[in-house]
Amino acid sequence: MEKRTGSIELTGAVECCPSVLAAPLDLTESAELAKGCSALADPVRLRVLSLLAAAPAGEVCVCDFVEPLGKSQPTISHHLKILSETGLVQGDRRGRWVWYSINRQRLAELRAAIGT
Amino acid sequence: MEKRTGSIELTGAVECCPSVLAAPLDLTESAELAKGCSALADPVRLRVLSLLAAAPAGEVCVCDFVEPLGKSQPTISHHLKILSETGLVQGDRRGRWVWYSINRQRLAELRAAIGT
DNA sequence: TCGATACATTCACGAGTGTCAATAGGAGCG
DNA sequence: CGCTCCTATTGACACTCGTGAATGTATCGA
Repeated sequence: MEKRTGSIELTGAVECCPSVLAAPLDLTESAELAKGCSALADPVRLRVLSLLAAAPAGEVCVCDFVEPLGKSQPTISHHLKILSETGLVQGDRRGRWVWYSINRQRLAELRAAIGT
Repeated sequence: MEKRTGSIELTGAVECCPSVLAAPLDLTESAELAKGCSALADPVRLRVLSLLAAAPAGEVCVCDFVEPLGKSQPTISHHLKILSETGLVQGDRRGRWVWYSINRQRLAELRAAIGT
């Protein structure tokens, strides 16, 4: 069958990050974006983000996730680590507690990569 | 099997989908959104979407995915089914071929749910 | 009707993921 | 120091997921 040789003209602004809708993603781009989406592909992690976004001070202590989410403390730590490694949240240790906050810019980057 | 429901007719632009940043997600909302993100959490599926978005006619035949993606035909069908069940793509059979197209509105809904 | 083509489904396997009990690491307090 | 509290890590388990060979289904041409 014929191969499509048509090149896509996107003589527009150069995006900061590759978008699904902009041009065909190569192996590296798709793998990276998939990793970002994987971080969002879990109910617990999504609720963690929404709790962080709704927190008055913009941050939530780890122990304050356990009861609302109904998961064990190690499980919460596990999810926070994944979100942290993806850059979606960051933790700040203050004494015995660790306060996590959301990284809205990183979230916006992911959102832009999906559609822009 | 069609999953697009629209069972609840919402007159007006009432909150089409809950956003992570709007209010704390409940169990149902987070599970549903996580499912949507899971559909995007794979390099092959992301490349399928980007190929569809870049296609001149807006649609791509199944057989035309196999070579550019470097995956077997059953694997491509598998991913297309997942994308289809999530409403992100739709297939149209014409003779022996099935042409898939992207559902940009569904993708926009997912994007909006991630960040408003 | 028969064979060829295009796509979907089944099946099995290896890899990855979410979960929690147990444990380790760190920080404050007596 | 010894103790307690909070968080992170480890280990083990069940479960899901991506993959392709083999097979089934559907359509078209001869």
